[in-house]
Amino acid sequence: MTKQGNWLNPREMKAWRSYIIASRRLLDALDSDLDQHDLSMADYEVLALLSDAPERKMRMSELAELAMVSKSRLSHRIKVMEGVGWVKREDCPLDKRGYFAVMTDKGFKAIAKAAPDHVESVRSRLLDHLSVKDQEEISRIFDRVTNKLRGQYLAEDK
Amino acid sequence: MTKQGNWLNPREMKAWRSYIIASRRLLDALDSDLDQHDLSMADYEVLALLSDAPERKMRMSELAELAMVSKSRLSHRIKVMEGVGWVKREDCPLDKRGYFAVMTDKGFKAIAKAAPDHVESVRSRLLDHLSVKDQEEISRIFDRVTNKLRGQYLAEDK
DNA sequence: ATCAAGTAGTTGAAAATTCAAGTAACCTAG
DNA sequence: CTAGGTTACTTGAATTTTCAACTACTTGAT
Repeated sequence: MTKQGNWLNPREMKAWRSYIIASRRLLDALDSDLDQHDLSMADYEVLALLSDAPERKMRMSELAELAMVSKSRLSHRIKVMEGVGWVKREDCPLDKRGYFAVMTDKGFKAIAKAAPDHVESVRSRLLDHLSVKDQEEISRIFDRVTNKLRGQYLAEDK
Repeated sequence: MTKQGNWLNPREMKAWRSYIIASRRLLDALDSDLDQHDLSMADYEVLALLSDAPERKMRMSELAELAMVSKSRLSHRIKVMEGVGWVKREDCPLDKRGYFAVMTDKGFKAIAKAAPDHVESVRSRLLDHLSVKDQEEISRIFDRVTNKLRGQYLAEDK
C-alpha cells in the first residue's frame, strides 16, 4: 500500500495547498455564519435531511449515513436537538431495534429560518466566485474524487 | 448582509454538493490514513511547519496562525505533544510573554516517518485522480476563493 | 515615568467528538 | 426452534475542541 519516495512536484503541491487552505477557511466561515442560528454545518445538514424526508422523519442509521456522521455522534447530537425541541425520537414498529428521528414544527421553523442565510453564505463565500465553467469543473472533478474514494473504501475492507 | 430569496439553481447545487461531499470523505480518509502514525491532519500540519522552520522552532502565535488553529487549541495540542516528547517549549528572550515551540529529534523522526505515507495518501486519495489541467484549475479556483475569503474577513471586522 | 490598551500565551471548565462496550432485536443455517 | 452472528442504536468515559477568563509582558501616548 505504500509505494514511496514520490514527493509532490510543485504543481501538485500547489493544487493540494490551494485546495486545503481554501477549504479550511471556507468551512470555518460557513460555520461561523451559522452561529447566529445556533447551528453547526453538521447539525444543519442533519436538519436539512430530515426536513426533506417524507413525514420529516428518518431512521437513525439512514440519517447518520446520509449526513456522513457516526451513529454515536448522531445519537449524541439528536439528544441535544431533542433537548432544544427540534426533533423527537419515535420507535420503529417494523424493527424494534430501530428509531426514527422526527423533526418537530419547532425544528422545521428553525431550519426554515436558517436556510436562506446559509444559502446566501454559500453563495457569498464560494459560488459567487465561480464562473459557470468553474462550477462544472468542480462538479466533474469532485464527483470523480468521491467515486474513487468510495471504490477505495470498499476495496480496503468491509 | 442578507440578500435573500435566492435559492441555488441546479448547477450551483450540484457544484456545492459535489465539493462538500468529496471534501468530507477526502479529509476523513486522509485522517484515518494518519492514524497508524498517531497523528491527525491538524497535528501533522503543526509538526510539518515546525520541521520546516529554522532551527525547527517557531513562536506559538506564528505557528497557530500558519496552522490555522486557535492559540488555545495549539496550546493544548502542544502540551500533549510535549508529553509524547515531540516538542519542547522554550521561552523567548526578546519578548518575555512569548514562547517557542521547538521540535525534538524524536518529533522530527516521527514526522519524517509519517510524511511519505501522508504524501502517498494525498496522492492516492486525490492527486492521482486529477489531470494536470485539473490541478491547475483547482489552484486557480481555490486561490481565488481564499483571496475573497480573506477580503471578507478583513472587511467584516478586525 | 506612568498608565491604558493591546499582545502572547495559558488555563480550566464546558461542549463536542470519538472510542469501546453494552443491550436488544433480527436473521439464518442447521 | 435455537445458537451464533449481525444490525441498530445508546451509553459513559476518554479525548479533543471551544470558550471565556486570566496573567504577564509590551507598547504607545501623555
